[in-house]
Formats: sequence, structure tokens, C-alpha cells
Amino acid sequence: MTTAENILSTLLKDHGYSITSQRLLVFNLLIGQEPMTMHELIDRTNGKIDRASIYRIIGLFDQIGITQRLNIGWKYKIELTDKFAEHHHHLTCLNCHKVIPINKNELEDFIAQLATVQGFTPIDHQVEIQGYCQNCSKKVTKAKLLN
Amino acid sequence: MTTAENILSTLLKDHGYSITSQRLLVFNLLIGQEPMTMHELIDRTNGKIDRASIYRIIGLFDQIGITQRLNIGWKYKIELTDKFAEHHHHLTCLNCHKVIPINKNELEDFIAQLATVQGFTPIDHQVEIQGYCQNCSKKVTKAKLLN
DNA sequence: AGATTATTGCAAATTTGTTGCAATTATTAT
DNA sequence: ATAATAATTGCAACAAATTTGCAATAATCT
Repeated sequence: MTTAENILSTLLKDHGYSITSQRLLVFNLLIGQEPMTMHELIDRTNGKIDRASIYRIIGLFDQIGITQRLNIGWKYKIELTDKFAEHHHHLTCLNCHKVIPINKNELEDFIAQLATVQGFTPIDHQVEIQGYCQNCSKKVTKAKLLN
Repeated sequence: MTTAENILSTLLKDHGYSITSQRLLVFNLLIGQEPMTMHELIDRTNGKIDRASIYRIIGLFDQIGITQRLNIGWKYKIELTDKFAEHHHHLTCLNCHKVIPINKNELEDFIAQLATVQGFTPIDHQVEIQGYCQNCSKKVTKAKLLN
């Protein structure tokens, strides 16, 4: 078992979920890779896992902070969270949809960086913050995660 | 014609598109409202516009900078761009998906603001920058916009 | 190892988004 | 104003993405 797999296993157990070969496979397909679409992820499992299960696994991974969705226009890509990779921001090309990661920890650095990024013309940007509002419990009940 | 409708009309004409009742209706359903899903938008047209046309209209609005997509997990909502509303960022609740707009112009202010936002527990955030990379022309040909 | 509980695969359904084409509406040039 | 031209819409069908119920399988607990 790799270090990353150990972290994954702990996260799953701590949240009361089992460690399955499918979950390990999906995880290992994501680690060290560029963010990928659901389609790409499904392709890379080579039919070894059913599509429905992959959706359920990613849904679960999202909920317990293993993966997150990186939004590109109205599509999204999946990537591991900061637990498994450097904190990073992205430049995404409106035209070819290439995702260029920027490894900067501070938002200010990031903004300063902007002007100097070789050849990239920023058109727009968004800051998104996810969390829980006053009215919502921080606790995500397990019931909600499954169908 | 309202001021906003005049800006819309100018934008459409400047890009070589016609002003139609459908486009005006979609625009007016968005103005002054919270960001909404495609589903909500379709609902609010009360069958007055076909779904396919609404998709085409939003696609066009996106391209000429009238609307933009606000990403929430793996869904998105539609909102007017800064041309029609204050520049803003959002807090989105992972649980109820409520979108709380934050009216701050500077990213730094925004980050400082974070700690003080009443009752909101931030879990994660992303900064997304859209633009064009070195390899891609800044020009979006009209041909690409239509089907 | 056997009992219990969670997870998966399968098949079908639903939801979301796209397309071709004829009918309609907007714009342009009389 | 009206006719000609070009753009846009509605319709109906299609395609892709995501979800669901349920029986079969695999993981965990004793």
C-alpha cells in the first residue's frame, strides 16, 4: 500500500465507508494526473468498473474531501484535493480547454502573477468559496450520500 | 425600453445578432435575480420559449459577455455579467446550494472579509481564470457560435 | 468461517443538452 | 411601407450525462 492509499483508507474508514478495489482503482487513476473529465475517468477504467459505480464513488469522494470538481465553462473536471496534491489555482483556456495549474499559495501572489504569465490573456475570473451557511449543519449525514 | 435593454440591444447589434422577443425575455428573467439553473430559467419562461432556443440564447449570451456560468459542484447557474450587475464573488453552500453574493471589488478585501462573514464556514475555494492561451486565437468566429 | 452490512453491476429511466430542418421573424434595401 | 434576404425559432428526434431500484457480490464484524 502506498502512502496515498493509506491516507485514502483512513479517510474512508473514519467516515464509516469500506475500502473496495473499485475505490482504490478510481483513486489511483486520479493521483498524479491532470484533472480529468468524468468521461476520461470512465474510459481509463477500461470497463473494469460500471459507470454508475464511478459516479457514486466520485460523489462519495467529493463529500469526504478526497476529490473536488474543477469547473471549466459549464463542464467540469475531477481532481484530488490538497490532501493529495499542492494547493493550486488554474488558468483554463476558453478555446482549447487546456488547464494550466499555477502553484501559488497566496491569492495575492497569484493575482500579481497574472500579468506575467507568458502569453495568456485573462478575460474573466471567478472566486468560489464552498462551505456551509448558517442554516446548514456542518455534518453531512451518510443517508444523503447514497441513493 | 429600459437602460439595461438598451445595453443588451447594443451588444447584440455590435456582434451582428438580431434583437428578438425571446432574447429580451430571457434577459429580463435574469436581470435583478439571483443566479439560476437552466432548469429554473426554462421553468420561468412558462413554455413561451422552446428549450432548444433557450440553450442557444444562453450560449450566445455567454459568448458575447452578457451572461456567465457560475459553477456549483458539478452543476452551474446562470447570471448576468458585470455589465449588468456589480462585480461580485459568491459563497455557495455545499448543503442547500444557496448562492450568497459578496460585493467586493478587490480580491484581498474579499479574503479578509472571509473570517468575518457571519456564520459561514468556508471549507474550500477556487480561483478560476478564463482567457485565451498562447496557442489559441482571441477571436471567436461567429460560425462556432451557431449549430 | 458465518452473519451482517455496505457496495457493486446491471438495466432502465430521467435529465440535460444538441441537431436538422421547415416555418417564422427580424433586418436590409428598395 | 414593402419585398427580398438573412437570421432565429419551434419542433421533433436524437445523443450524452447522470440517477435509480434491486439482486448479486464483496467487505467488515463477531
